[in-house]
Amino acid sequence: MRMLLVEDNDDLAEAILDRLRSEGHAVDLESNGEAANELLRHTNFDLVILDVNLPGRNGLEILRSLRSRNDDTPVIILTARSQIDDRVVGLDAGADDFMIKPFDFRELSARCRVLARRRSGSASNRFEVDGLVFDYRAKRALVNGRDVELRAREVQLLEIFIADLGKVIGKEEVANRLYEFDETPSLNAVEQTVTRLRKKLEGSSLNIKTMRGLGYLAYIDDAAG
Amino acid sequence: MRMLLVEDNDDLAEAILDRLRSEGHAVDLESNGEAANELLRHTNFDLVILDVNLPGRNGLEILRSLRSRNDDTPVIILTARSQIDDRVVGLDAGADDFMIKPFDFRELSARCRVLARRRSGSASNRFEVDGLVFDYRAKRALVNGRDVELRAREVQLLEIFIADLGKVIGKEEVANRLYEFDETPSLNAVEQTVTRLRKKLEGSSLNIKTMRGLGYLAYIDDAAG
DNA sequence: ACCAAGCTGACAAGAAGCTGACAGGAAATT
DNA sequence: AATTTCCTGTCAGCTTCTTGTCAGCTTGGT
Repeated sequence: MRMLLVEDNDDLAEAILDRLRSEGHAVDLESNGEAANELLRHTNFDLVILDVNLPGRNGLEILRSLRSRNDDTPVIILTARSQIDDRVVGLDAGADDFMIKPFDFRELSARCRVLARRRSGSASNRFEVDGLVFDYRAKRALVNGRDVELRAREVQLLEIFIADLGKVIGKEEVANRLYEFDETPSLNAVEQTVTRLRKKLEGSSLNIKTMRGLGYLAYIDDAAG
Repeated sequence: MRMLLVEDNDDLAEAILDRLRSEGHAVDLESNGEAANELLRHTNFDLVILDVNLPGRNGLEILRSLRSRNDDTPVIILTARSQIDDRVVGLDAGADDFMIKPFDFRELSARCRVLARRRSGSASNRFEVDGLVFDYRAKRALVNGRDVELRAREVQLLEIFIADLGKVIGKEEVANRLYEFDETPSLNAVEQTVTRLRKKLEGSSLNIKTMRGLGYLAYIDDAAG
């Protein structure tokens, strides 16, 4: 998942980054509120983690601004204060979830998973179709009952395809969701990863079709299996 | 909203019921785990609030059972214990949210609103007329039920025509919308693409008429189809 | 009938995509 | 810290496919 962390406390930011990146997410960091607001105006993320107290612009303002643009990217709010009023205000401003500092990173991970899942329309912890079971939590795939070892990149890619099943995703967009800002590999890297993932999913009903000039389309092939 | 509250502590249940009902929700109460599980098997709710510690059957089991039936009704878990592990387990069991007793009812309300908001979304992603279905997401066209493979250029062109249905579009303008600045193919390229698209849409009620000297006019031909 | 505008079959350039081999570097192990 | 292993992005060569061009033909308006 491509995420944005907006947090001005360097130590905390560092710790969260480490954690999320180690779980295979592409996470960008922005410490200034105003800058974050601009960034969100021009870039799509799958999830935003937003501190309330920020230099430049208040986190809740950023959130409201986002929602007023009809952007429904999931947002988790972080706050140091534990007043319930603040929580309620945050949730009503359009936050999807809330965490009070200090918090446990495992819980943050879990909440990220929940939001990611909900986004892809599934409430369950696993994605299951004919010939393929994918466990989001364990990041493990069973293809026709066989345990298939997926590399980190392949897991990310599979999650992208599952989240946007039945939708054409441009190669550029895949790259955006796969890589952080400072990484800028060639689009050929995406092709390689697709090739590798395809090989591993061979025999399952999840098909990744190339739409020349448009991108890739993942779909369930009812015929196969 | 139609809600189910599963809670065996009568006092707490009463308080929550009061609160939610006062906000205009239709809330049912069930205090036994086994009974709640059965109820959920046969009845649809918009939201379920589920205590973990229950007589009859554990809340997490109920949740897992629900999810294993591919039921993605939003679920908020209530628990007295505050161990982070429990929260993580709950979220990964498929809960959408989590509240630790004792909690403030205003916050519960806010979280219900968030989940309700989530639910209502999703617009129509297809263009549908007699003899033609075009899926914007998958960029797939069905002409009289038959799957027609459109090339990238044809997809672009079709999207242009659909967007400006019933309006004459100059060939120049089509070219402008089809090509980037540095590409400057002859207008004959547009004609070719129109020809190819026309052939593929043959039999549908979407008609692309040539207006000599003016451009093209796409419209729905009620007679045909 | 004439001429401009448009259509379309054939074709070829080159764009887009695939994949085997490789290497730089990260991560794990000692 | 050194060593090994493993991951993944790059490169290059190759294949496949798309689409713009061309040329000749058709159509329609005056």
